[in-house]
Amino acid sequence: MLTAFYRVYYSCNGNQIVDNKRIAEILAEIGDILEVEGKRSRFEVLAYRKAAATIETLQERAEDIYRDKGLEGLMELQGIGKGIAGGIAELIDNGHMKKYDSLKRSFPVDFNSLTKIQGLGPKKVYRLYKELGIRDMEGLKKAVEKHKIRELEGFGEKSELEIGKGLELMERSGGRMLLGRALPEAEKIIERLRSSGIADKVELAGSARRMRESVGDLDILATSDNPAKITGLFSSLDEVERVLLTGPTKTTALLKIGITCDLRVVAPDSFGAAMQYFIGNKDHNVKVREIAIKKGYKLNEYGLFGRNGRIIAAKDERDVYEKLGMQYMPPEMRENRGEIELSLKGKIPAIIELNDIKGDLHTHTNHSDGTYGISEMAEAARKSGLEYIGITDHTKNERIANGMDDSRFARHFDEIDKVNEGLEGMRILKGAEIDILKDGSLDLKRKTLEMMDYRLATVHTNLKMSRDEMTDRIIKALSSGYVDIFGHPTDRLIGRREPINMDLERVFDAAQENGVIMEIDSFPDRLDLGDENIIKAKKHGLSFSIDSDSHSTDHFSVLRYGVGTARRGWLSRNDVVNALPLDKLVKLFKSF
DNA sequence: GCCGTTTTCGGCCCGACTGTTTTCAGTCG
Repeated sequence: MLTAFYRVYYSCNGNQIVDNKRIAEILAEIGDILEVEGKRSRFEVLAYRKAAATIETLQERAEDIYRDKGLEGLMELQGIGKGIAGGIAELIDNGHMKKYDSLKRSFPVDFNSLTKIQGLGPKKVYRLYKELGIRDMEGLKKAVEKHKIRELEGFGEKSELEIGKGLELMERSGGRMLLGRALPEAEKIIERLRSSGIADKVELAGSARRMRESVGDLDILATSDNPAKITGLFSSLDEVERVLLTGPTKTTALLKIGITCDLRVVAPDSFGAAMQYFIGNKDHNVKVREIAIKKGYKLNEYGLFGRNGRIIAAKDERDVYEKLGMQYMPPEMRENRGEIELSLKGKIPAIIELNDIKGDLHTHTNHSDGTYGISEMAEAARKSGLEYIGITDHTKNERIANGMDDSRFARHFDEIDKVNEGLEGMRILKGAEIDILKDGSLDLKRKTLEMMDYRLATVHTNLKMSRDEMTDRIIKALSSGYVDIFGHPTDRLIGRREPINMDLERVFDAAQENGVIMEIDSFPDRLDLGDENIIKAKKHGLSFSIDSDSHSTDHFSVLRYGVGTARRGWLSRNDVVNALPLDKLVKLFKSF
């Protein structure tokens, strides 16, 4: 029975692989069990949860870190010290962690799934287990259907109904939602609230404001002297399925798209403090509040207060940070990844903005799997404010995407030349999204590669190779002298496909040696490279290209997600090649 | 259990809302 608690995979070379998700689940579950046991300090519980959160958002595999740098490597991670690092190592080495096994023997309950349900935390889950024997979602569902839960002391009929609805929602959405789906919905709601004229200010907050690739909920902040009115309007919006809870300052609604949305209303005088409070992630906020305490202040969503309760700053967010001796920083940076230390020193970098993007180096036409022709794509790009695009249709290995062979590419380039002749205020570059084949060779002849202005290479097939084979395959391609940009480098699909297994450090080194630019693919389910890997790649001295991977004329709008991700990776305009004007950009490409 | 421009020991953020309560624990962000 016990082994069933682990999802242990075996890679091609026979080594065990425990993925980050499972490690995070185990750490979180240890936290939950320690909490209900009540024998340890609540800070130990917090420590496990914090470590779980770190592993869950990690873009590199913990196993790779451990294999490359040992325990020390794990201990460099936020909130992971000797003890937890040892536990993770145990898990990777043996597929088991003694501490977890023994806790789980006493509490054979699926805390991870059950606590995901709105309103159920570890303590209630424990009581459901203790009194009704509920161990998992299936058991909970049955108990709800048989109305067992309302009989429990402290639960009641309303709790049972809420749990039932929570179960339903979990089955429908499964938790997080891509930013690319959630953000436009949030913007619609914000627009409605703003145009009503009831609110003073309405702003997006939370993880969507920080442009996280996926979000668990949406947070909207409004200032108004009449909270009831704005809350009422929010509750009645078409986008709202039903209101989950509502009070004088906070209302939570389930949206029809299957995600919850919080509306917080504060007085106009508290706007800045509330923005500070609701935008940063948890760790960022905890640290900022600790800085406040050290200065003898108290910081909450209503303001920064002195010892006597006197207001020091509240209306203006910048002012709140500055009164704490900190430099203001953009929302995308507020993740406690070192920005607080930089801020205290006044060294927050100027990061890239959407307006800085001058062109797009990854687009498709109907010559392969795009929907529109060359001139239509160019025109759409011009309308989006771009000055140039590179067209990068697929190569023949991508049969399913109507990939082109060498002779088709020759005709394709002729056509681009013709379209270019008639264009004003827009220039089309000749490129291709070239498959890196299984053996690391490129899917076109040299002659064809040399006809292009630049070359973007990607991995699409044979994704399940061993780490070493995959790393060698990619390095061979990047070192060929024919790759200018490495497209969607990890080939992950957020929530659907894991990143390919490769040694990113070695790949980054090879890219640096061969002058290969890293792509940030802006498509909402890719965002590849992701924020953490961008930070790493930048440390290797690499440059980036933020591309749309457009397959249609309306896809240029996704560039905002790529730019958001780049901002989360602290990139400046100088790090991004397509922030350059065309004449400077083309000098970076290989010439033959 | 983690962490360190006040510390290797002694700290560890803060408030809102709900249900089932008679003053609060649990949950959430």
